[in-house]
This record gives sequence, structure tokens and C-alpha cells, in this order.
Amino acid sequence: MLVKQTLGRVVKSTNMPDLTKSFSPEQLAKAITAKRTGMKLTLVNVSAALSLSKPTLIKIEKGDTSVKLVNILKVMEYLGLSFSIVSDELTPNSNTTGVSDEEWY
Amino acid sequence: MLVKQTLGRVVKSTNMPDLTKSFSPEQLAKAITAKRTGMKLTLVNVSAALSLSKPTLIKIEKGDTSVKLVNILKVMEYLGLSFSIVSDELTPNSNTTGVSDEEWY
DNA sequence: GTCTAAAGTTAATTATAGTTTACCTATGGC
DNA sequence: GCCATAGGTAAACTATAATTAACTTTAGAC
Repeated sequence: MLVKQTLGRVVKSTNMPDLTKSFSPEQLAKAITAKRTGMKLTLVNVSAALSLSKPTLIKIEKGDTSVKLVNILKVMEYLGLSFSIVSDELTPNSNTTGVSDEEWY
Repeated sequence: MLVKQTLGRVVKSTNMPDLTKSFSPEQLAKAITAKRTGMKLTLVNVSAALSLSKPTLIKIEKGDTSVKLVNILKVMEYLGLSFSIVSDELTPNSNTTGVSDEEWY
């Protein structure tokens, strides 16, 4: 997708995926790429900032799941992305007491 | 935490963490353990079902982030847990057109 | 107390993620 | 056309995650 910018220069859209859709590694990869490019950062920028190699960053942005969680989390935190955990089925228990009612899952 | 059950037997609570709190590896670990125990599954059950070794499962349930994403996702899917991706700052763009407005981040 | 089952640890080995360096495309500006 | 920059790939090497097997510990049932 092409988008017109301030000075008439044409660049690719950041193309952020729809984050309301259910999670997939591809969605995560797209969100990371979209955030990074939206912030005008290059792979080398991020690589240097996080001491992570470029090939690893590319694996992450390609949706390769054979990457250590810690490396994905580093990139996400740097870009201002985060996870939230969602438990299927009923009432995940907000757990103010520290105790679960059992069978909530 | 101790909880009284149907027949007066006392067991540990599943102790599901508060999923509305911001993500952390520890929260994920606790959610996985809570879900697994809530479903009355042992580590060996899960290990056998997913062809994943017990030491790896224990690392996951201890919040060790030096684990491959794919292995964490396997466990989560098996237990009925998932991620959603959260982008900080304004209006993550639901992107019905496939095009982002730029500067949404 | 014994017995059992599950959680957790340890050590040795294997598999593979990650790094480094170099190279190869695009693509845009000149 | 050339040049610079960013994305992407490949090969060799290093670091370390994952597996296997055996063992220890814990906790409940009896």
C-alpha cells in the first residue's frame, strides 16, 4: 500500500495489523514491523540499541517462532508493544483475594 | 493459598493471576500453571501430549524467558490461553482498509 | 510410619538459536 | 548512469536451549 507523506514523497504504509483479531505469530511480526517503520527505525537502529543481531530481528519480523521469548520481548518493549494474556472460556477471575474459585477455566 | 473443595479435601488454589494487570513473564508463568492445575493436568500429561520435555515445561512455569516462543505457544494453545498484542499510545488503527493513517503510533 | 504420584533437579549429550562477516538485492536521490 | 541506505541472505562458528535419564523432594492418602 502506498501513502502520500508531507513532502509528496511516497512510502509504504506502516500497515499495522488489526490487533482485535486473534493472535498469531504473523500478526505479531507485522505489528513489530509496522511499529518499527512507523517510528522510522531501521533494523540496524534496533539491532544496535538492543545488542541483537540483524538476522535475529529479521527472523522475528518474519514470524519465525523458533526465537527465544526474551528477544521478542526486548524488541516489543523497545517499540512500545506488549502482550496481554487471554484465557478462553468463562470468567478468568480478577482474583482480588489471591484465591480462585476453582473451575473458572 | 488453601481452598476447601467439594468433599472437604484441601488443595492448593489454582491461583490464576490478574490478567488485567500489565504483562510480565511471571504473570504468564503463573497463568500457565494455574490453567494446567485447574484442568487437573500434570507436567507429564502436558509433556506427553505436546512432546515437550518436563525440564522445558518447568522452565516455562518458572517464567524463564530463555525458551523458544514456539514452545510457549504450544503450551498456551493446549491449555486454552492466548496472547493479544497491545500497542501503547493512541489509536492502534483497526485497519479495515489495510492502510494505516501513519503516525498512529 | 509407608507408599505413591507429582514436582523439581542434575549431568551429559544433542540440537539448534544466535552471532559475525560478508555479500546481494532493491530503491531513492543525485 | 552512480552512490548511499535499508532489507534480506548465506556460511562458519559459538553459545546455549532442549532432551534424556536418573535421582531427590514434597505432599497427600493410607
